[in-house]
Amino acid sequence: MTADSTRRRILEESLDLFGTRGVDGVSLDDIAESVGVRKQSILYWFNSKATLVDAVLDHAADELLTVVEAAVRSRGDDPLARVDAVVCAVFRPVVRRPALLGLVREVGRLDPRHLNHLRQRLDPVIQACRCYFESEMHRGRLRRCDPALLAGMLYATVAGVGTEPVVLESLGWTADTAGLRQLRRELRRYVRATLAP
Amino acid sequence: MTADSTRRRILEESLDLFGTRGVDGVSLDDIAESVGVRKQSILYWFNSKATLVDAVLDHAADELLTVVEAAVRSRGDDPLARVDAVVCAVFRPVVRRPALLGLVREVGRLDPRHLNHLRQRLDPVIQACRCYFESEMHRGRLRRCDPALLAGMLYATVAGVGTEPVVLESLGWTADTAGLRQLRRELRRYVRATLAP
DNA sequence: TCACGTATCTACCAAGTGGTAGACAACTGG
DNA sequence: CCAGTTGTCTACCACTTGGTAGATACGTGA
Repeated sequence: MTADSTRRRILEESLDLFGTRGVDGVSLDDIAESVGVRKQSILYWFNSKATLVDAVLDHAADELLTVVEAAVRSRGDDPLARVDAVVCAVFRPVVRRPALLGLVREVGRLDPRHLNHLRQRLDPVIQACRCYFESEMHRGRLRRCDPALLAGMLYATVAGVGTEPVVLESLGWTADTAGLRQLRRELRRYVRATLAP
Repeated sequence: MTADSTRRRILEESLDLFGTRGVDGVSLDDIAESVGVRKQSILYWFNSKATLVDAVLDHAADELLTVVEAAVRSRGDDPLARVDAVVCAVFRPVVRRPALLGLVREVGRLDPRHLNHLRQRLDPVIQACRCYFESEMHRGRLRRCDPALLAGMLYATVAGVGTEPVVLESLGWTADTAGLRQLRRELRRYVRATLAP
């Protein structure tokens, strides 16, 4: 069916556009043009812009959660290695598609309704992460500090690096293959330095 | 004169509104209403929205640079103490006014023209910071890594913490006085862990 | 007093916004 | 072959957007 594929294409394009230019900066006509369809077809699949935003948020959350959960499960016992695995796993999709985290970041300025929607979605992961940090701190395998805030600062670092290539470029960084490899290496070392007890 | 004060009030309100809701999410009418004036008065002082955005960016850069430069000069020799001083100095204005860094962050999705404008403005500070990091790494007083990327990641962390209280609140953090104090303490420790050789 | 510059206003406008109503194919199962 | 569903379309609409034109009030120096 071409039908469902249209829906998916709308979601994909919306994610990219919302994430890079902001929800308010993108009109339904813009999305329609990217998809190669008319605005009214978008309103057929999602009966309002707000609905579309919700769906796109879910879509983004799916993509991120899948990657993160896989990475968490894949590694063994050491917390530093585990976080490192998550950083690596997240790095590729995030830098290749700044819109992904860019959209999550957008959420802070949207209706509280959208916010709660996403929050509910991410909450289990957040809580699990927090508990995990806490127990590992007790075992002395992570630097002792507030686990929730540590998670927040890690998120801020990774999200910032992923969503603001513009800033890095101002620092003389280049977005080519070598640059990306270097960025990932430095990010991993940075995070490790942050966590080591 | 009420005149110049109107101009300044437009700048202040615009900074807050742009920074929190995004440039595209704020209309001239919105700003006008906040200031208590008509839209045409805004267009009298700034002859287009783009001009206003430029002026607001300058305004924000001024505010940040002043604080940062003062902090850099105030401290003595140790690089960790120096960065710590900058973090502390920036912390108050940034969390009390998320719009400040929020606007800087906005810049990535605006016209390249605006971007270059701001870039030119911040470049000297960026370069100085980079050189400083480099020399201190040579002297073994900072963890050895790429100085530019280190600066980028520090920026990402601090900007993220300052501009995304929403995320921190999802982690159970509260924005009261005690919460702010705790956040600052954790942020300082985080940054220190990042820099220590 | 009067011409002039300054700061603000009301009254518009063209373009773009999200959204509705309904026509038109294209495909289904009976 | 036909009735009904599904997906897309054209044609609108009410409202908001950034911006223009011009009137009004208020000094202020000659």
